[in-house]
Amino acid sequence: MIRRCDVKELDGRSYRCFFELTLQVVGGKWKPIILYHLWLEKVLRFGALKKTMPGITQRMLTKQLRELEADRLISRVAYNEMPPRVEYSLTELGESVIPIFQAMRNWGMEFEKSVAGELITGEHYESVDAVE
Amino acid sequence: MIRRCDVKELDGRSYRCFFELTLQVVGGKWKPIILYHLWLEKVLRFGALKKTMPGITQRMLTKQLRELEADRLISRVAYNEMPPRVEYSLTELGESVIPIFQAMRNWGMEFEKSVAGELITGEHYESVDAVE
DNA sequence: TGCCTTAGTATCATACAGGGTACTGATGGA
DNA sequence: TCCATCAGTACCCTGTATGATACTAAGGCA
Repeated sequence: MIRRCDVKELDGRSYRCFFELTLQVVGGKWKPIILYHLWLEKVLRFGALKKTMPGITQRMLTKQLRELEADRLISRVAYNEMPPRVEYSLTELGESVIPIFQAMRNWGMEFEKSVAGELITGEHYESVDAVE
Repeated sequence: MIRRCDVKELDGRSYRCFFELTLQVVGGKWKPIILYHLWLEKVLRFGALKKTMPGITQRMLTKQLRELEADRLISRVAYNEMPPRVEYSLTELGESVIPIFQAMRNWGMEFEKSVAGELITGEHYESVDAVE
């Protein structure tokens, strides 16, 4: 029996399975890192978040934060001060995704180990080939 | 205390954390679907795999399969016949990633539910706003 | 002779995620 | 008077992932 993946549309988003939906919401280059740091520190200001992620630009950080906020994974509290102060933290929904990150992190660790083992084996075979 | 993400290099791949490594190996538009179908059906030929994924091109399917094979998540058995026959199946490493997919799938389902609820609420507020 | 099959390659085209740089506003301090 | 602060926006650019299309090999069959 062959199962097909059909396309769903919801709230301007389209996806063929829940896995893909999850990736759209919490995947990408920066979102997991943002969520993970917010989980570690509970509350972070925009500038502090930026410091934890060397390489991200203000433009990208703003964009990712806006999307996470729109999906209600994080909450944004702006204090009407000058200079501005804005604090970000995880919502309950945001916290619920952390165990998945940890599972993926663990899998990545095991994968790295197995690749490291493979590389050593590869070198062995290489030297054997070189002898022939 | 602020924690930083440093970049690692392994086997021509670069990543800042194990989560990112995992995404590089099993993320993307097609790889999860390929792995999931292989898990359901145990063994699939190239053509059968293609039929389960309407929308994928041969070029993309080949590319994804090659990468998954290089990372040893799937195994490829080619029979020397004409027309050709090639069978794909999950390796042990490939099977080990399935529980993560299921966790992401469940999270996606819950997220969809909560968004659907939000949409209904949104409509409610909209009509209230319209009255004012 | 010509057409069907399968599992691909090769070539060219495109969309979108992500990135670089400059600019803003209101205030406190030198 | 000038500069620093913070949390952004506006505008433009690039690279990679992905896609469309055409082509191949070797045999069976009409």
